Amino acid sequence: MSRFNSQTYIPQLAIDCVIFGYNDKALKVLVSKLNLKGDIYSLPNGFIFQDEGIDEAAQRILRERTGISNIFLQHYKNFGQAERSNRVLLENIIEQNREHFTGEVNLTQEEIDWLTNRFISLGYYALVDINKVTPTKSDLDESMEWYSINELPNLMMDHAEMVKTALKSLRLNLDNNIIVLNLLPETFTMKEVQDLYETIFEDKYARNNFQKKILDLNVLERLEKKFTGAQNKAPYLYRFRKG
Amino acid sequence: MSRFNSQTYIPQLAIDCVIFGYNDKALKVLVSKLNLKGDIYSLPNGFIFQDEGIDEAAQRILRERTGISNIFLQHYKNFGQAERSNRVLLENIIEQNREHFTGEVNLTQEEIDWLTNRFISLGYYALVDINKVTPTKSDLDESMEWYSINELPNLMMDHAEMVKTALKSLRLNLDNNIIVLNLLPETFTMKEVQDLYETIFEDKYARNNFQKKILDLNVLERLEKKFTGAQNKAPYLYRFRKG
DNA sequence: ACAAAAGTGTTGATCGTACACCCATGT
DNA sequence: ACATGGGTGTACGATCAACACTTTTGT
Repeated sequence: MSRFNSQTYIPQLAIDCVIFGYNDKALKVLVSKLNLKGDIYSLPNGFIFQDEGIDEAAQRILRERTGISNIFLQHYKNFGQAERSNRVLLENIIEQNREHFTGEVNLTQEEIDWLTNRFISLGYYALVDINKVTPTKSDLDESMEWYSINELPNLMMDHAEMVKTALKSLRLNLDNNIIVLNLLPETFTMKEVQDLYETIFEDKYARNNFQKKILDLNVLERLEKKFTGAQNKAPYLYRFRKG
Repeated sequence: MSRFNSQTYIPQLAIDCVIFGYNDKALKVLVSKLNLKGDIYSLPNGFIFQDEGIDEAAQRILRERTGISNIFLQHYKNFGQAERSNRVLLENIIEQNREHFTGEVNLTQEEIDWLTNRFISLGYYALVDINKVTPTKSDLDESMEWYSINELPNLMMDHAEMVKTALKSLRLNLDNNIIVLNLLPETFTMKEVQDLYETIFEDKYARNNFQKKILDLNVLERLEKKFTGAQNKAPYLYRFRKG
């Protein structure tokens, strides 16, 4: 079965996803280490089937890598400079992995040509509840793991720039939305929301004013208190209001 | 010379441009009428050369159609539903224009196949000083003209939606920027700026507060007065501050 | 009783809007 | 002088940040 060709996929067009998660007061990004010599790290990506919409393709790629559906997803930028190609990178990799490609991975020369062409990439970012995700390798991946955004490995091609740009775009979007709650579990305390904002913006906010601002958005409903065993007043739990 | 093929252009990928201009207190969009039977109207568009960046391609397309360079240009959305294709439209057109295609336009069957494939379109909008533009037809156009945004003809495919979305995106961008001054000539009065804003947002603003708001942005410099011959105080001219 | 952290209230500054007034221009 | 429209200043109200205070929890 030939996987990479223009009958199956739209040629020269890729989707690269910056998948944001959050725990331990750190913003995380899902990154794969390719199943190749040379420590190649990449954002989760894929191609668009000929009979598939671009947003659907992004959702499918995310589903394949995280196991969850209906993910919050946002296109933020296209990456399409003329020089943007895997060719040099992949030619080096192929040199070092010749037996691997023709053996286990089993790529034909046609497929290699297809893959090393110039590509234009549609940049999406996604926000997920990290606890619901099961990071899932493709057969080209050696690993698929969360990395703190401040401790990312060296990413291939322009993927580091993609993470940067996606974060900027996320911050802009947050000014008027509360999409960021997609990063939290079903229920959460106000302090958790605040920690999340402070992590994303790398800033500190006044506790009382922050609470007021968020509650004034009228999107949260207050549930029972959460008794943590700590010797202080028990915080309320909140969740997204449905309708 | 075969024009439309995958050696020259990136296949299945197009750029559609919403080119905004402004005069007579109306927002205008540049639209072409295709040189075909059936009154087909289209946004200016084009394809991306294999050795050309996407933003450069958009600039080139704009230059070809307007005669000016260094245009303010903004990508605002991709259009990539699975069903997005010229096929049905073009097959009808070809039926009605068979002799035209094989004659004057001289498209080969390969080119027709290439053009009727499913396409993903990168949506850009541009802001131009309408006085500097020389609308320029390609050989596929019968005309290339400005239409008031409220009096657009029926546009082909999803081009009407593109105009709508581009306008929304323009409004959002204006909240924090003054890019809209790209629509005005070199020098202008405060009233002209206000008229422009009111046209774009379809709203009215208080004269004095509007002036204060714009001047507080610290991007304009005041020039001499403009004596119009009207029996009232002469307004100042302004222009973008350089540095 | 006390420490720690959550919840609420109050004040002061800042910003946008509404109103009022003055100024220049040509008939 | 006067009508017309441009420019500027002031006052009010809403919004946001800083400070203070009260409440709850477990030791």
